[in-house]
Amino acid sequence: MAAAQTSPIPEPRIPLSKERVLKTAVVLADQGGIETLTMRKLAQELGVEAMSLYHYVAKKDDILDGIVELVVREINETVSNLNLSPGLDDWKRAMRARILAARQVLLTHRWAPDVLETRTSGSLEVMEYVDGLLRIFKEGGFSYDAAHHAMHALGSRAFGFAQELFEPDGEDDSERDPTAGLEDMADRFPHIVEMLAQISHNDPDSTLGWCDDQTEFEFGLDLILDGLDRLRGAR
Amino acid sequence: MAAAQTSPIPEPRIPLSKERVLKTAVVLADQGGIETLTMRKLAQELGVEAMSLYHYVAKKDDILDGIVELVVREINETVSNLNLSPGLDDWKRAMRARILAARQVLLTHRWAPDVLETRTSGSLEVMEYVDGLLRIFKEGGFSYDAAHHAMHALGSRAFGFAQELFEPDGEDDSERDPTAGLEDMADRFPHIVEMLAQISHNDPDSTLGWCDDQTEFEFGLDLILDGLDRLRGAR
DNA sequence: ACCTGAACACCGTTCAAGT
DNA sequence: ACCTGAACACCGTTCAAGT
Repeated sequence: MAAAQTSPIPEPRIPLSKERVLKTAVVLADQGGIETLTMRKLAQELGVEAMSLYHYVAKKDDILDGIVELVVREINETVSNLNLSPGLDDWKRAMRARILAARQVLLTHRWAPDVLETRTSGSLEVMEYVDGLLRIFKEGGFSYDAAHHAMHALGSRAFGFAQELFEPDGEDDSERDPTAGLEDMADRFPHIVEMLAQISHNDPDSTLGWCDDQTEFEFGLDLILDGLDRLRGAR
Repeated sequence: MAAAQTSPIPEPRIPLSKERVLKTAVVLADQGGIETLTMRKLAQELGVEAMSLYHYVAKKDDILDGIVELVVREINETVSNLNLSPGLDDWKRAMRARILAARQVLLTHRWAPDVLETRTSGSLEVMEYVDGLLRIFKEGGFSYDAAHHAMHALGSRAFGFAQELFEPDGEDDSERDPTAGLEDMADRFPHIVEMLAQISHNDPDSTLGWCDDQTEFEFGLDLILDGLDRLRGAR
């Protein structure tokens, strides 16, 4: 028993490393959201004191950079398996497939869009992803100048997400009538009330629970891609 | 002198009010960015202790809600002066003018887009703005169903801003060569390097310093509006 | 080289107390 | 009714110290 104290069950003391820190951070953010990712909680999850983390990272911002990098790497690995060789005429299909694949990855890391938006610097993984998009544009017949405008037009949609104006309700839809309390507002917001009355936001599969749903995302994406395709032809 | 102590120079003790708190918060955010807006700093600016604020506001989040509301009200006042009566055929011009006017207001409150995105609830001012957009769509010949899709496609662009993938450099452009250090990356990111080489990001008026510049914003906006106009015709 | 404990300078917020 | 002081429960981070 005393011996057990000095050479006990190995106590799987995996050494800390930047990679282990970052991967744990991703798991934590996936589980509890990015706001629950604190240096103290992260350290605790790793069985260590908060200050130990500063041996692998200079500041918390480095961790945010790092976890975004991990996610974008995951995106890059995913899209590299798509094996698309875009010809002149199906650049749109290739672009669409790439962006929707990126979106699927982001849907497993719901904090990622918000954090990605706060990272000003283009990391290596981000550059690699963008380079792949540019390749599709170029092989699709776009000039680099046109491709540049196109990237701006896509904005965050290039990564598979779009900022919505309203959140997707959050609470149980079952409990809430979308038109509740709007009768009294009918004179102030007649068009909103009328729109809600007509469509009632009732697509049965509109419960992705993220900031936009798949159908609307694809609608906006196709609108932009079609527009770009038309510009390409005009040149 | 002793009298001056008991009934001194009026000491313009403007009473606190929710409106004064919010307006001061906007000024503070305009000056130092949203991250410098703390309850303690805001109270200090008002010549009061931090805890006094909780008589006008239940939590800091209410302040964020409130200052967004003030900004969107400013937008609504601005666009209501546009005096557009969109006909069937220039709905696009009306929409464009409205959105670009909103953008001008947001450019004076650079923190606003980020905060706006975090507000999940559609406030009254936001609803009023959206209702105005829906009116333009409707009078332009869109069904409410089409207008609903259109709003999703616009996303944050409806308010005049778009999330960019990279920040606009930040530092002095004069000190930085956009192609610096990219020669060694030419094999890893050939398309990015080539694109930068060709366009060098050198539009002389691309220094708006916000998350996107005016030309690119309008390009993306027109792309979407043109696409929507085409859909409208197809219906 | 790697990890820690105590401390600092901040947060938002609660609570009981002052006028 | 309005404002305050002290305190609490958190942050990220510095620093000197342990092994």
